[in-house]
Amino acid sequence: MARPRNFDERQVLGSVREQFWDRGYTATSVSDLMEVTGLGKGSLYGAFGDKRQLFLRTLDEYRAEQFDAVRGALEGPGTALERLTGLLEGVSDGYRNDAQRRGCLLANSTSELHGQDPDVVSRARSTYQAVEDLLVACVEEAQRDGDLDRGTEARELGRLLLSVLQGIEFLAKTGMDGAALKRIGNTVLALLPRT
Amino acid sequence: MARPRNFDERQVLGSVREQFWDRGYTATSVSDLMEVTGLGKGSLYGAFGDKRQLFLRTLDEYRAEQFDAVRGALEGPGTALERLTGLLEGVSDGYRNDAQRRGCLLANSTSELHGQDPDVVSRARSTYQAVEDLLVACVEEAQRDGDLDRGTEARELGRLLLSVLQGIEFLAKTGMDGAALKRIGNTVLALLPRT
DNA sequence: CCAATTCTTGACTTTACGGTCAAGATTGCG
DNA sequence: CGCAATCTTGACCGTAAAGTCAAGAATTGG
Repeated sequence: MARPRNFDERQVLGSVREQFWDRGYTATSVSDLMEVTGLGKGSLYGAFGDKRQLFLRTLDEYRAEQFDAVRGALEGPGTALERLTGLLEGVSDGYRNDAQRRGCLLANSTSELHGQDPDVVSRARSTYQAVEDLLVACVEEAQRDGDLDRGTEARELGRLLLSVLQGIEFLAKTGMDGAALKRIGNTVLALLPRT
Repeated sequence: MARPRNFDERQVLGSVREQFWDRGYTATSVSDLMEVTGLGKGSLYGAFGDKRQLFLRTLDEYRAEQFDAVRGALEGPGTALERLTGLLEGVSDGYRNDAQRRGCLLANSTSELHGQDPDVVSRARSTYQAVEDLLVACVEEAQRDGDLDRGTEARELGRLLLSVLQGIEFLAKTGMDGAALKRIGNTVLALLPRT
């Protein structure tokens, strides 16, 4: 018994995400968000709160999706080593094939806001910690499989892989050649200590 | 035969750099720059042009300094492998020991502006390309020294090291534990293929 | 059909932004 | 000294920012 909403929330959040992804948080104005969603100011504020709340919601959905994608890749079929290979290739393919080279929304947001918004930093920290843990678990499994040597701690290898993933993400934004980006992933994988 | 400037240009540029480093480009206002430099608006515009010009100048000085520091580390005394080790340690120490975890000004600027300012991207690209080339040259030297195996292309190893450096820079901004950051550098070094 | 409830619209307020400029201050040179 | 040249100061301008809110529109239950 009330007027129903005139928009699809998921669709609106999708447009908002694209806008923040393209421009970053600070450079995105509420007018931009109105334009891109087709919503009036009052609807936007009424449904999602202010600009920062909307941004954080967008960011939370994004990082949840990204985390799920990583988990899917690392807990999927195939041997642990194959899954690590698949993840590295998938991630670098994603970044290098994006014509705009926008990188990762969470990484961009962290770089932009780490000095101003502790809530963004804590979200970044917990997300990357979780990804690290997935990587470590997969390395451990590859070690148990006898594909990787146990001489180097799984934790250290997992962190190195995380670091390389983030390095690739960044270098993609600098416009590094796509083939070179891909080979970076191949190179770490080739250097992982085999049995 | 004219009124002399009332400020030290280098000092002003230093304050401006700190401000852009703390807040980023968009979130820094001209008022912030006035406050932090002590200059009036007219002086700022008269001496350095508009906000963007001032930013680009700041950025150019920064990346020149950073490049020189890398070159110094990679062309200094010691064996090539020792110099690579020193660079990795120096960089990760720099990032992890910064209480504010501000990361690298050039990397922050690239992440913030890559979708909006091609001039920033091209500056980033050329700087990282130059650093990559230094790394590759040092790897080649270590291979000639017989410290590193020739089985993996120096170019690939150099790019991997660049990627790890940028990964460490980023993870420092996420608040990753300092000891963990340091070990990432140690781990890549340990995995480089020895003879 | 009416009432209660929620949503939409867009005008409005306040503040801050980047940038310009005229007026006055400070210098060296002649 | 006084004039030309440069620098400083701060008022000013137009624009755009984030956020509020009152008035009207759409819906369902009674």
